[in-house]
Amino acid sequence: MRTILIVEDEQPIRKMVGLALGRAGLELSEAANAEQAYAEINRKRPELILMDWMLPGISGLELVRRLQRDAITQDIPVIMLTARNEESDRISGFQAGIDDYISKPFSPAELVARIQAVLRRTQQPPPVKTLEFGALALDTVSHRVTASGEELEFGPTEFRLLKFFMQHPDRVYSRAQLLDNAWGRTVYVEERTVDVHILRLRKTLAPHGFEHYIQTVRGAGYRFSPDS
Amino acid sequence: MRTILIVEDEQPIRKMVGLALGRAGLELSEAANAEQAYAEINRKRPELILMDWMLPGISGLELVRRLQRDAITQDIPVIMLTARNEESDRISGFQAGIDDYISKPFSPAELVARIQAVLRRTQQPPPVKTLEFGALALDTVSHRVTASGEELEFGPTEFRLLKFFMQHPDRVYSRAQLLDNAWGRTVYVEERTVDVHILRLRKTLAPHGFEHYIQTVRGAGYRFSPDS
DNA sequence: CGCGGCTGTCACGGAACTGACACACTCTTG
DNA sequence: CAAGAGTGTGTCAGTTCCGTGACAGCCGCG
Repeated sequence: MRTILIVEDEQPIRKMVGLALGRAGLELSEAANAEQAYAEINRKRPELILMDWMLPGISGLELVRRLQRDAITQDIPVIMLTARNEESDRISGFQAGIDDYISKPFSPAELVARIQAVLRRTQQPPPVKTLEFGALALDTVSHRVTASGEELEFGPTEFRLLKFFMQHPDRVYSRAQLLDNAWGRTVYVEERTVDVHILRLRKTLAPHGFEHYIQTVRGAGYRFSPDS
Repeated sequence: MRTILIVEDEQPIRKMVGLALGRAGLELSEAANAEQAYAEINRKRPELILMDWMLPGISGLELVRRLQRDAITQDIPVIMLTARNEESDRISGFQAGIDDYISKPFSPAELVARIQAVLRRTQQPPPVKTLEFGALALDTVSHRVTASGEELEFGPTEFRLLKFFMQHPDRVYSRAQLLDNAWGRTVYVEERTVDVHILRLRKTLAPHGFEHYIQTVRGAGYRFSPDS
């Protein structure tokens, strides 16, 4: 069954949403704050998150930004729930990468319709999401990396690492940050392991002239930058 | 022309709705009670039903429940018309499976907008009858798969799996997604079962040179892609 | 009731991937 | 230039992941 996570501090709203989703054949997972949200995400792997704008502690918007930074969670679509209808809020929400936006109060039907619309859009025939830098292209949908059309082979970890780099070009990341984002924050592995995977990436990229795309910043970490 | 059925005992309202729909290029079919509603459904096969809450005899809500039980009518979307805005009514309506809800009085423009919104999200694009990739062709109507004219034999599950793949080429699907889409969300089977069916698909496809059409993406799932 | 097709599960073995380590090399600092 | 910190690289064992054959349950059919 498809699981939807709601992050919302008001229990009555969670209950109402639970009823509406149940009728549509969707399971609801509930969290009242950011900490519970992380726990539920790990436990249930929800396919979509309903995020309240106002939360005690870390705000919903800030939580969305953090989820977007993490490779494990960034592919989960988010619908924002908000009491206010201010244009400025909408904009910062969309900038943070949310997929839709519902202002309270909303009807159960609207909620379900929007959820299903977002699910359709994000998992069935979504626009091909391709990251391109020069002749190097990474397609997140087909899990393919091509150099001038020729396919390059990567292992799962290398793929996640390269994907993360291509999503955040021109920025230096420490080994710890790369572990957080391409490995997930749960596991502990040696920081030097990152070096090894960087090496493997470079090895595969080198024959196609992308050798210098991943640069070492001594004492700081690594940077993906096709322009230097 | 698209036909909308209104089930409503007050003639003036039917007339007003008929005018509004006419301007929007929609045909109106009218029924004043449950019996007439069944007759009109059989005669006109409406694409959507506007159902008044209060009807003489069988109530609108009860009628919706009965329509939902019947395989012929359960796919027709329903919009409820109701005089009062009571939350309890809304909930039992949504539980019965209605798609939207309009409280009287409503403006013709709102009515048309909601009808079109419901039609948009319930009406799927006409399904493609034959899926073809090179010499491999799958006919969804006759349930046949041919390779250069020669027929290939598949079991029901394998057929659904192959059909899903051919409907969504060049995309990686996890075992869970494949189970959702080719098995349905209700049953629980082991994820590894997918592997076995992939194997069986490949076995049947291999003698005709389509061996590589289904690719393993380690750590992610499988991909149907005739081009690599 | 026996038969054959279809399906889901399991166990086994092999292949691919990963993380760790050792050592070589480079750069910085004083 | 020497020392030490930081990084590149080859290698390898453990682990995970996947392909595959075997098999038992189910169901429709004669």
